[in-house]
Amino acid sequence: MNNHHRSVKVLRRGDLAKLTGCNLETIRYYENIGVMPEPPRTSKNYRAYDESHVGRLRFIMRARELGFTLDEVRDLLALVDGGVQTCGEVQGLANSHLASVRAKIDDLKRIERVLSSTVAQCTGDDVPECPVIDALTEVT
Amino acid sequence: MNNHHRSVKVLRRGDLAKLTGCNLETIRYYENIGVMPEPPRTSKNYRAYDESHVGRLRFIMRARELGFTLDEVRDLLALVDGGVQTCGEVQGLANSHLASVRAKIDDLKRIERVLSSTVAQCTGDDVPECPVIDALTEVT
DNA sequence: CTTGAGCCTGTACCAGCTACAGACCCTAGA
DNA sequence: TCTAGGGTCTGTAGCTGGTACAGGCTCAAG
Repeated sequence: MNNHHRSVKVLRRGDLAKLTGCNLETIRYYENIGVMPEPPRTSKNYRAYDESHVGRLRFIMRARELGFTLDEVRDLLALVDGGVQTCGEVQGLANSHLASVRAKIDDLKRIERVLSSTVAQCTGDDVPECPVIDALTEVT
Repeated sequence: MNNHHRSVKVLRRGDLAKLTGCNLETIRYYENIGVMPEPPRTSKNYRAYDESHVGRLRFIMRARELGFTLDEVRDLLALVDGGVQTCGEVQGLANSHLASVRAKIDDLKRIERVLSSTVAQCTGDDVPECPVIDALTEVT
């Protein structure tokens, strides 16, 4: 029992993965592309993480869940790391992301409309005539 | 004027691209992955397309516009090429695709809800406190 | 002392393209 | 006739956001 100083405990990559639910390899990937910092290493070259890395990774994962691209995540982190980020700046990033999310929803809704109205015309029978195929082969 | 027989005219890759609006390189890509057939070649090894290739490529592009993956496109083409496809089979593919489109819409709508309600709480001011950052750093 | 688990690195793979290098080929203009 | 410019050919690399695996260390338990 050599870590009687509570603060000495380090986390290895697998620990970080388990704590956050992140895939093991993804952690290394995030380090490679520069959204996770390079952690200190043990004498045996193992990555030595601490609580701050847990927070960082959770931040990244939440942002990803909200559909932010890794580029956008980088921007958010740059603001946070700068220490002087303002609500206005963050709001700007979030709003432009929101716009692209809405654009994607609109695209998919358009697809959904076309597709569902076409499929609705299908007889579903064992016949070769099919409104879906007709729509795809249309000689407009 | 040696193609007085109207049917002799062939299309080169660039012609096909222009006629369909497809990117030049994408045509070759579609051939490589087997959704476009390998066309005959001229004596100088140029791809020689005809009207049937235009139809095929348009079919693929329409299916892609409707969000079908290239794997799904392959399935659709296999049915069509089989010559004996039935409306029921096509309907099956279209319906399962429709389900995945709807799932994506739901995902994005969930993201949109969270994001817009969070951003709505922003003051947008020059202050460091920001509800978006709070949501991302939450210590739940 | 061995065996298994964990970690390290680099690399390849997925979709769905896009783009570029380095060879050819062909046509129009000077 | 020469040349400049387009087109085409091939293979290959790049993009995003990961995932996975090989081959080599290290470490702890049995």
